[in-house]
Amino acid sequence: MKKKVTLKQIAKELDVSISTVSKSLRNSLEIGEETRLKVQAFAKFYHYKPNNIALSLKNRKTKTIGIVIPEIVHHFFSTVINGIEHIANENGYNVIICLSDDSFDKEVLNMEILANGSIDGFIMSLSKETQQKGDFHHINEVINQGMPVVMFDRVTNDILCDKVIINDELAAYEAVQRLIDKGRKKIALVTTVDYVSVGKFRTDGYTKALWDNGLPFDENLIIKIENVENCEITIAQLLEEKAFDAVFAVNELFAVTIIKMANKRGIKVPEDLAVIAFTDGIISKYSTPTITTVSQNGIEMGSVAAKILIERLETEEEESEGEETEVVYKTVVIETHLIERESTL
Amino acid sequence: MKKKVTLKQIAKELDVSISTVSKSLRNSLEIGEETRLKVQAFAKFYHYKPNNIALSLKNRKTKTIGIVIPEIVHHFFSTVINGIEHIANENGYNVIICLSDDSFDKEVLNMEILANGSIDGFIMSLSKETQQKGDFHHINEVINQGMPVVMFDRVTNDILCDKVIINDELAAYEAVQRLIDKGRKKIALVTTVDYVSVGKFRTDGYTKALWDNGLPFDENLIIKIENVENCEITIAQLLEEKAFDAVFAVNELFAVTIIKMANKRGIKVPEDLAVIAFTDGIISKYSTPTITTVSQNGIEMGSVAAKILIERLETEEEESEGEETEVVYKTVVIETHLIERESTL
DNA sequence: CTGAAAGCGCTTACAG
DNA sequence: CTGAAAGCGCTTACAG
Repeated sequence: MKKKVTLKQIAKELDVSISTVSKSLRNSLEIGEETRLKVQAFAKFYHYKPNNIALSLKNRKTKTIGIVIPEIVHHFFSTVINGIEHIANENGYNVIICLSDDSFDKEVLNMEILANGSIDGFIMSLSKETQQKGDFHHINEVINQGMPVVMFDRVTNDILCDKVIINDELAAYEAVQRLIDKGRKKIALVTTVDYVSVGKFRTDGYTKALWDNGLPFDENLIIKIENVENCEITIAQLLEEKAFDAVFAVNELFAVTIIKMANKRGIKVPEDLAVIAFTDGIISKYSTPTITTVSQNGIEMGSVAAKILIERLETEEEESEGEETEVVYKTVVIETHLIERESTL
Repeated sequence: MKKKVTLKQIAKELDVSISTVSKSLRNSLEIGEETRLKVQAFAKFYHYKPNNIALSLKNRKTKTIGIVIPEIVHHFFSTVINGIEHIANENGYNVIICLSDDSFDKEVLNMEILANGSIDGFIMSLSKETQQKGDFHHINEVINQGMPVVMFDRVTNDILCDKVIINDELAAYEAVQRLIDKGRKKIALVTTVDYVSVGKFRTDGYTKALWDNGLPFDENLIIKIENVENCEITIAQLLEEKAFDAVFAVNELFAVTIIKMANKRGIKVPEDLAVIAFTDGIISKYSTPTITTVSQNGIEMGSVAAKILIERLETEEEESEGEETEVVYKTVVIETHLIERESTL
């Protein structure tokens, strides 16, 4: 049970000053070779490692990135974290993760805590509740303090900062277009409630595709689901009452549920009903039939977000803090593409 | 762009000493009411929040937990993190997550970095490579420094510390017993290579169940898969050559692959082939047919691990550091149970 | 009732 | 070549 050794202890043992120890370990030429080597040998022997917290305080930077996301048990967010984590590590950063559980209050609280010195910058995706409320003061506060924020996926125009997104509308448009190209005429949409920004954009893409192809827009073919748990009833209604030959679902959970329920009713996928889902997760690959999806490259989104943030953190220090240069934020749009599987063959 | 305000600045503005400001904000009765209120009002107005890093340095504790796991894009690990995160937050702790990518070197590196003051204790699950090498010096080092470690799921007997596990052998035994109870006689096992501890225990349970029921042990019915990517060939061989009426898979990815491949060959699940998988993940719920699984309550494992760690951290401070009381570690076994679905009906 | 001092563990500009 | 001092932002035992 030997506690970690400190500079002070080494200095005492070796009967030199703390400064000398510090400089020796940083290989400063200021220190005579003999002392330097002696200190280094001693430090090595005792496994000396500088205390990160002390360094953080001294340097005014923590070399850690704060991630605030709605959920972690969600394939898409896991992949994003994966992407962030790898780029972060490569650059000597650690990541500290907080979950908002899609709650506004938790999001605010988490960000306040992390902003008090624990991290150098944020990568975040808005909670549902935050999007619904449209209250982003906590994010602005953080930014005003001079802490960079990169938002991904669920972003908002009300905040000026770097963003990494996909073109949800376009991706949805292309998915629906694909269904149309395959001869489908009556395409249903299974989406979320409107305040989730990405849900809304995807709905827009759907509508636009129908319009551009001169297909009638039938409100009855659109269902908006609040939470996944009780989506079955709504979907059952759709299947019972409405005649349609294709469905575009804004996530794979909706899609797989539809497929399973359709199968039970003797509706064959893809013959009677073609299905395309948003989010290329794990379910689509293993469902029967496998599901055609819009890939939403989470790893890529995470990597890009991390790169942007780190870039900002590292250039920030070079700029003299005096001149308030106008910051130019960028929005990177990650490419999506359709992964064709059995549900649309 | 108003940077965060510090005690020093407040002191200067109000023309009092830093000590006075600090005490006022902590509501110390030492300070006269007038000054106290004045300071508090001022601090509130400027949104003063103490700097976490400074507090960490001062208190010699960071109130953050380090999590080191093999992977994050993996439903089981996500749920564990979820469990940890919630308990941590409830108790005022943050979590910092590092991925080992199943690499020994990354695991060692991550732990070394975190151990240098960034966290108060570890929750971890061993990487495959670490288990294979059997080299745990990095974990012992951390423990010797006086930093508590709680291991979960992939643990080792070679390290003395708190552990949260399931009884892999028993759970596997019960799963196989269930298959036998349903009249299955020739049960195949699809497992991982032996050095993954949980894989080994599950294999042991399988063997024992056969033995106890007087069923012949047929080595040809056991396949060990190194990595998921190329499991199809091995599984194909099994399906082609061997006659069997049930299969126990040590994870749901293996199980769903088998089901899909069996279907293609006209083998009906569950009629011709009953399937039970370990790990109750997302795939099992949405596969067709849905898969009977051994639930492995990740949230619960995470919660318990976090509670144990926090308990240790909080009692630690009470004990005077002088007396080296013998530490008694505990191993908590989380209950598992079978979730019956369509693959064994 | 208020403040100067020491200290958490480190770095670095400045003296000597 | 070596070390005392100041400082990162905070707390607290001790003087006054």
